[in-house]
Amino acid sequence: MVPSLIERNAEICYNEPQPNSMEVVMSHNKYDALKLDNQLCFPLYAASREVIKRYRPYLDEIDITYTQYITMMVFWEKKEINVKELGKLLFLDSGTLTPVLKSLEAKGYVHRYRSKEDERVLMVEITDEGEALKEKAAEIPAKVGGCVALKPEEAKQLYTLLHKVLGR
Amino acid sequence: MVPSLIERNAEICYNEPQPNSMEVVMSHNKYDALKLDNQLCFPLYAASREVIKRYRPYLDEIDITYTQYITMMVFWEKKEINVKELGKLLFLDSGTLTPVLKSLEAKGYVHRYRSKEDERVLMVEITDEGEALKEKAAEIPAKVGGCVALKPEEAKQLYTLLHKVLGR
DNA sequence: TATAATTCAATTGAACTCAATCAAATAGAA
DNA sequence: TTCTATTTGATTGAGTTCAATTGAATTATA
Repeated sequence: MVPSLIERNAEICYNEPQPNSMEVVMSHNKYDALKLDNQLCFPLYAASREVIKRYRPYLDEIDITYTQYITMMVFWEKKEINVKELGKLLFLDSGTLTPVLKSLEAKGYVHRYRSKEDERVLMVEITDEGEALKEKAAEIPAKVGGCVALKPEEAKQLYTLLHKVLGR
Repeated sequence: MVPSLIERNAEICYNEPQPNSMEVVMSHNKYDALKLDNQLCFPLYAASREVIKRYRPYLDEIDITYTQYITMMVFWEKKEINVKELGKLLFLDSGTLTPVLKSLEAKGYVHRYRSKEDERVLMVEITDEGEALKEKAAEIPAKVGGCVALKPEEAKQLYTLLHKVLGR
């Protein structure tokens, strides 16, 4: 049984490639790295969608999507932020955020306006209705938490590793 | 400094909730679990998109998308599969796969046809052009691997945790 | 003060994602 | 056989997602 490429650092490795990694890879089938089971990105992608799917029934109850939910999370902490800064926090660009923010504005949860100091900057602030939504959303994390089969220390490990991938 | 909710198992926990988790949560602000920094799903979602983004320049060279790439991975291993089974492997449903497979067929990499035994079943098989593409794709995992800042043992940990989330 | 470079959000276009629904085919029960 | 339930993929509609482009506004520079 050949050790999987993941163990041998094929897809994900130091920014500085390991000295011997290439030889090791070469000693096996050159297509091993293309096997779905040896991917790290694929389970990342699949797990992300699976977990988001578990939010849907609860988010449906308050009639927002997952993207709208994490956007509101920012406003529940910050009250006011511009689109660029919001994009940095959420790793999303304006092409994604513009329709999300317009939708949240249509629902009455945020208010969009141009900055007086720099009219290129679009400011977004939470409304009273947006603040009120926080109350309804407060139970969601606990409800979703019960559906994911990770022990607390595993969850913490995963959290740390993901932040490392995100360069934090 | 209050320990983060992640450490206290707020969002992600055993399927059987921990006996004392609720009290612990109650002893802090009830909105803590709504902070972006205390989310596990969010960095999962963000990291997934960030890593897929790193594939794009290499996938652009062979003119396929990430979804098409992981779909081809299945065919490089299996030669032939029906849509339902393919969906199980990729955690994707027919609404996503139908256009992906049509696009791959238009590029000449797969061939779609109805099963003789059961005409409801759509079979998809790889073509010679599809097999040839494997050659060009073979270098991609190593190229992308150099861009992710994880040590080999961390990558292995992450791999294991993600498969646990996926219920594998 | 002009002019150029930069910054910022919006828009556009292509592709993905999934819930819900539909239609066709099959399997199973009466 | 006839009726019903199930299986299967396709379709539809709403909402992302992002690269690339556009246009407005600001800042830096000559």
